Amino acid sequence: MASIKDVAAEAGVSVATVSRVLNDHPSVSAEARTRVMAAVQNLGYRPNAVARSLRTDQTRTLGLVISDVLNPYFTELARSVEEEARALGYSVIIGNADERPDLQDHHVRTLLDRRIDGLLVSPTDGGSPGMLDAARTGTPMVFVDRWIAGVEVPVVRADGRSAVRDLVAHLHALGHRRLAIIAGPAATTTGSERVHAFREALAEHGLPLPDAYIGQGDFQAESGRRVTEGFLDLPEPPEVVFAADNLMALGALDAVRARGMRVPEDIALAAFDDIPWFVHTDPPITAIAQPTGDLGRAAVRALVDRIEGRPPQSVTLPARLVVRRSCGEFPATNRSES
Amino acid sequence: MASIKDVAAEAGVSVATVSRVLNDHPSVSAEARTRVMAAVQNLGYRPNAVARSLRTDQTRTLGLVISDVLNPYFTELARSVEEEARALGYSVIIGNADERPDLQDHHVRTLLDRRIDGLLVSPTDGGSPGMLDAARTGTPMVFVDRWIAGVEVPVVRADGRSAVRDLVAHLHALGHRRLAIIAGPAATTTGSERVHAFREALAEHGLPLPDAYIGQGDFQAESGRRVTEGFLDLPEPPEVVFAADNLMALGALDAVRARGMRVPEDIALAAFDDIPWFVHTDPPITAIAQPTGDLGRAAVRALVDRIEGRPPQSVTLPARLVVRRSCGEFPATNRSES
DNA sequence: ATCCCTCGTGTAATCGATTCCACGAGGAGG
DNA sequence: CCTCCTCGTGGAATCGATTACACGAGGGAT
Repeated sequence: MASIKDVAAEAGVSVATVSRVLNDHPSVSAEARTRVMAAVQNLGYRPNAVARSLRTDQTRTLGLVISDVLNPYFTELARSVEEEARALGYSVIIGNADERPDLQDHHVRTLLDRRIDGLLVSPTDGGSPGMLDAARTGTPMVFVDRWIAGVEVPVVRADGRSAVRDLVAHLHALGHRRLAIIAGPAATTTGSERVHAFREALAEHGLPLPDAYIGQGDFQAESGRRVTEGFLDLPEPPEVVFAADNLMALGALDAVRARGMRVPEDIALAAFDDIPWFVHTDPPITAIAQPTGDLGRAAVRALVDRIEGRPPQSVTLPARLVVRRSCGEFPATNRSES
Repeated sequence: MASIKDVAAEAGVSVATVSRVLNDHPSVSAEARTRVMAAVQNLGYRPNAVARSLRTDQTRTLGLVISDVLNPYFTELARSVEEEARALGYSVIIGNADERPDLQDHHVRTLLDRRIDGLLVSPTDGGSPGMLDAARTGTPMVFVDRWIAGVEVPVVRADGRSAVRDLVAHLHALGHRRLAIIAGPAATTTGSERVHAFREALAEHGLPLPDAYIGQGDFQAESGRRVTEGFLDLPEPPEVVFAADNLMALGALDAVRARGMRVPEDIALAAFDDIPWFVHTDPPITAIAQPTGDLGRAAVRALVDRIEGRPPQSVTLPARLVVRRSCGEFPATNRSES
C-alpha cells in the first residue's frame, strides 16, 4: 500500500509538502498542490489512519458499549449514535456487553487500548473496575440510558416516571388492581428506577406492590418467561404484568401462551420500550416509548462537546405511554398507534 | 497515559526488555521479568494498540459492513461474528450501510484507512467502487449472506432453495394458487435469488409468476407496505404474499391491517428470515429460517483463515421452513414452532 | 542598495511500540 | 588457559504520518 513517501517521490516534493496538501494547510503553492493531488490519484493513496492517530494522539473514534445488541432498543440507539457521530466527523466502534459485566470490562479495555477519543456507556452493572478507572483517569465519557451514581460523568437518559404514572392510571381505570412488575437487575439504574416509579405510581392509587409481585429479571427474554411462570403459579396471580424492557415482555408472552392463556382476557401485559413489532403482536402491546433517536444524538453531542473542550451537558428527555390492546379495552376511547 | 518508556524507567531496564516481557519472548531473565511486571502494575500501563499496529502492520481487527442494523437478521449475524472473532483474538468494527451504496462505500473506505486485517461484507448493491478496489488490491475479504458475481472472494451464505420449495408445496397443499412475492433489490443476490427460487418452485406445481405478482421492494418495511398496497389494488389480488425479508413482511402486515383485512383469512403471508417476534405476531408468521449464528461464525473462520495464510473456504448452509399460521391451517398437521 | 517580511519548501524530531544487531558475561569443551 | 556458544540485554532503526524550525527567494519600504 502506497505511503506518503511514495506520493512525495511521485510528485517530486517532500513528505512535508504532501502532508500540508492533505491537511490543506495554507502555505502551499498552487503548482505543488496540483502535482501532489495528481500523485495521490495515480497511486490511489489513502492516508494511514493508524500512523496519523499515533502522531496526533487522536483517533476521531468514539466507543459505544451497549448492554445487548439483540435488544431492538439498543440497536436503534446504536444507529442514531453512529449517524450523529458520522455527521460530526467521528467513527463509532460498538462493544456488545450482553448484560455481562466481564464482557463490558473487556470492551472498555479494548476500546481504551485503541485510544478512542471518547466513550459512550450504558453500564451493565454498578460499574466494572475498568470503567470506573476510565472515568477516574479522565477519559471523556458519557453515560447513556443507564448511569452510575457517584461518578462524575454526564448522563443522557429518558425519564419514564410520568409515563409510568400514565400507565398505572390507565390500568387502574381499566379496573386492574393486582399489578406485578418484571424488574431489571437492581444494579442498573433502569432496573431499580422503573420499579421505583411503578411503586410510587401504584401508591398514588392506594395500591400496594407486594414482594411477590416484583420479579427479578435480567433484561433478557428467558428471565421474562421464568418470572412470569412464577407469577402464574402464585395462589393469587396478578392481573397485569409490566415488563421493564421489551425482551422480557417477549418472554412473558411466551410463558402466558405456553399455559394456553390469553392476553388481555386472562392477564394483561405492558412493557417498557416500544418497538415496531408491538403493533403486530397478538394482541398489540401497550408500551412506554423512549425518544431513542434523540437520546443517541444528544449523547454524541455531549460527548463530542467534552472531547473538544466545551462543557458537556446532561440531558433528560421524557418517555411517553403508547396505549394498545394488551391491557384490555374501554368501550370507546381514542387509542394511539405508532 | 504511561508509555513503554515510563515502564522501562520504573523497572530500570530498556524498552526492548519491556517489550520482550510483554510479548513473552523467551530470552528474558526471571528477575527482569518480575521487575517489569511490577512496574506495569504500578503505573497501570496498557500497551498502545495504535503504536503497536503501526509497527507490526496488523490491527487484529475485522471490519463488518452490513446492510441494515435495524434488521434483526443482521444484528444476530453481527453478534455471532463478534463472538467468534473475539474467541479468535480479533475485534470487530461494524459499519451500517442502511441499504445505501454510498454509505457502504464510506464504511469500506474508513475501515480500510484504519488498516483492518480483513473485511466481511454483505454487499448492498452490485458492488461499490471502493469495495471492488479492496477486493482487487488483495484485502482479505469474505462475502456473507449476499455476494457479487465475478469477484474472487469466498462466500458464506444460506441456500434457501429447498426451503422455498417446501414453502410453495405447503402453500399449494393449502389450496393457494395465486402467489406473489415482494422482492429485494435486483442488484443484490438475495434480492434476485429468492425470486428465482420462488419462480422455479411455482413452476414445479405448474403455477405461473406473473409480473404483476412480483413487487419491487428494498428490504425495508416501508417498501413492503407500498408493494402490498399495490397487490391489494390489483383486479385479482394474490392469495399469498411472500416477503423476501422480515422487515418487508412487517410492512406488508401494516398494509393488510390498514385495510381492515385479516391474515390468513383474507390473504396469507410468509417471510424469508425468521425472528423471535414471528411467534407472537397476529397471526404467528410462517417463515424461512436461516442458520444465522452458524453463518456468522463460518464467515469469521473463513476470513481469519485467509488472513493467517490458510486457504479460506466458501460455505453454503441450508435454510429451513418453519410453518406457523399465517398461511392458513390444515385440519390436523404437525406444525413446528421455534 | 539595504533591510525585513512573507511565502513556500525541506530537514528532522516525534509519537509508542517491535525487532535486528552488537556486545559482554559466563560456561563448556579442547 | 584459550576459544566458542549461548544468553540476557541495550542501542538504534523502523513503521507513516505531523509539525517545529531553518532557510532561500522575492517583494516592498526606506
